[in-house]
Amino acid sequence: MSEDPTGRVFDALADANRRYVVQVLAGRDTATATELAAELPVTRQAVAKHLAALNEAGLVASRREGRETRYALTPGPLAEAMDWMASVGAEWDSRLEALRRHLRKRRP
Amino acid sequence: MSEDPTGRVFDALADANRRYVVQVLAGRDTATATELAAELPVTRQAVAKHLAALNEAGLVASRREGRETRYALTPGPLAEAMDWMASVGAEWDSRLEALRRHLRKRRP
DNA sequence: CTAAGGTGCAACCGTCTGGTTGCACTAGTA
DNA sequence: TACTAGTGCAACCAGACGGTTGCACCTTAG
Repeated sequence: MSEDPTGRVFDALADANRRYVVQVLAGRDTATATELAAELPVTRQAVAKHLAALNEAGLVASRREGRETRYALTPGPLAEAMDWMASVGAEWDSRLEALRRHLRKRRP
Repeated sequence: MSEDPTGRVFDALADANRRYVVQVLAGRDTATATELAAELPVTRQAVAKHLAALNEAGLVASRREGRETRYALTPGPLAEAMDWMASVGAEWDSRLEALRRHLRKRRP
C-alpha cells in the first residue's frame, strides 16, 4: 500500500473498531487511548495500534498533554476519500444517464 | 468483519487494484475478468478474487453471458459508505461550528 | 468432433494484521 | 521520595489476504 493516501484512508475505515473510534472522536473532539479502550472490547494497546493506523492515514492527530496523549479528528483525508467515491459515482451516473437518453431516443 | 456492510465496502475499496477495477467499470459499464487482468499487473485469477470481494461487498454484479462472465458496477453500497463518512464529517463540522460560536461569544 | 478461449476451484506461499502479554519509562501525587 | 496512572515498545501468535500455479469444466469456432 505504502504511498497511497486514498487507500490508507479506506483501509483505516475498513475496521469496525477503528470506525467506532472515529465516531467517538467526532462526537467528543478528544480522547486518550485508555478512554477509548474502556468502551471497546479490546486492550489499550490494540486501541493504540488502531490510533496509530488512523494517524498514518491522516485521519487523526495526537498531542501529548502532560502524562496523557490526546487524539483528535482530522477529517481532511476523509473528504478526499469521499471525493474519490463521488467521482466514481458521478461517472457511473453520467453513463447511466446517457444510456437512459439513448433508450429514450430509440423508443420515443 | 462478517456481517458489516459498511466495513466490507471500505475493505473492498482499500485495495488499489480493486479501486482500479471499480474505476474501469464506472467508465465502461461491463467487463470480464480476463479483460481487466489485461490492464493490471496481476493474474486473471487474482482479478477474479478481487471481483469476488467486490461482489461480496455488493459493489459489483456478475452475469454469465455465454462462455464469459461480465461484471457491472452496483454503486448502491458506495452511497451507503459515503453516507457514513458524511454523517461523521457532519457531526465533526457541527462540533467545530459550536466551538466557533463559543469562541465568538467569549471574545466578541 | 476437436481445438481453443474463458471460467472456476483448490492448494500453496509469504506477508500483513489485529490481538495479546510483559516490561520499561515518564509524569503527576500523597 | 515512593506510589500510581498513562504511555510506548517489543515479541509473539493465529488467521486473513494478495498472489501464484495447476487443473478440470463448459462454450464457441473451425
